[in-house]
Amino acid sequence: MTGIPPEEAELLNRVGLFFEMVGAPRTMGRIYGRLMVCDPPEQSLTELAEALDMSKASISTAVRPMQEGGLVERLPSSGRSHRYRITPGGFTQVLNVQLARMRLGAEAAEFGLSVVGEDRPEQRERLADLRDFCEFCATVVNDDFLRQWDEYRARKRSSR
Amino acid sequence: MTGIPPEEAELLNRVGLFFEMVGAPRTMGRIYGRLMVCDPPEQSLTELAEALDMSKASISTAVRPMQEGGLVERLPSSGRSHRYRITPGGFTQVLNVQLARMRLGAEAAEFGLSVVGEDRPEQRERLADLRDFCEFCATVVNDDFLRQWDEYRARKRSSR
DNA sequence: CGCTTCGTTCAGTACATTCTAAACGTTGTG
DNA sequence: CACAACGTTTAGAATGTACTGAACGAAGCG
Repeated sequence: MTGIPPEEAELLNRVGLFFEMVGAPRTMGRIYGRLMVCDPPEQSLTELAEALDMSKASISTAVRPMQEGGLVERLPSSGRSHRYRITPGGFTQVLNVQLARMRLGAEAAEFGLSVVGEDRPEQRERLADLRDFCEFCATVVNDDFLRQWDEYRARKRSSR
Repeated sequence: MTGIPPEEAELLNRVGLFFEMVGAPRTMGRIYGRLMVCDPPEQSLTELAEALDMSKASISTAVRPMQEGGLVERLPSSGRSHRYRITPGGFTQVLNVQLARMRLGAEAAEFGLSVVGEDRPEQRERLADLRDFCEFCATVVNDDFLRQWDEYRARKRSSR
């Protein structure tokens, strides 16, 4: 803890809570929060560990999924230290992860339809409803939603 | 466990896993799976507990959030037993809950913007990005997405 | 009015997750 | 070539969550 002002501490905790609410570890949120406000925007693992007053192990294990998920990116660096920074507009990757989970629901419902006989239309109706919803999320969102987000973002950015 | 066939057991486990992946307890998924395929579609707490081979306590505690979230509904019943069934098309409620979480992210970013001075445009850029994304999810989705889902669902249902 | 049935609540337990500390491998550096 | 710095991995501890069993309150039924 190298003198993080209390306002930044609150920001980190808020982003951490947000990450927790969407199913990610709190540490990821704290890292992401730190990377949003730090200067310079690129930070090494030990810098993050020191700033967040956490062990390097926690940072190391938390950063890898974030990198694989496209939330942060590792910059080519000369020395032995890794430099991480936020991937601009990397939230879209988060959406993709969330939507991939929807396929599980679609598959479950599909399995149910393969098991429940044709002579039980009510049950099939409910299963089909679940399948349709999950498919809708996984496909339509992937097509339309991400495009709308890009437009929305571009509009916002141009008005700043 | 009153003779649930293995196919239904697998269905319950699949739906349970799906619920887990989106942040809900597995028990909720098992209950939802059971309510999709059971006959009659209305079930009491003790019936569910017996069918799922779980304690009534688990069912009781799991059902209340589902009811409050609009995923299942309680029917008016004459006797002392509560009758639960799936709310037709109740998934939209799930979306609303997920989107409510996005407001946390928007608020966190907004707080960050109120703290980071105007003299740090890079940091403000990153914070604004998070805010815009969360707001986009919370608003645009609520407007367009739910409408599209209704249309998608109606189309699917008419083609069955 | 006892008795039974149904659902709820509470205390305790089992489980999974997340963090830390310490040991390790690797890579620059004097 | 010894040393130091950085990141990774593993084992262990702490925390939080989910489930069960038992006690309880309420509501029909004899």
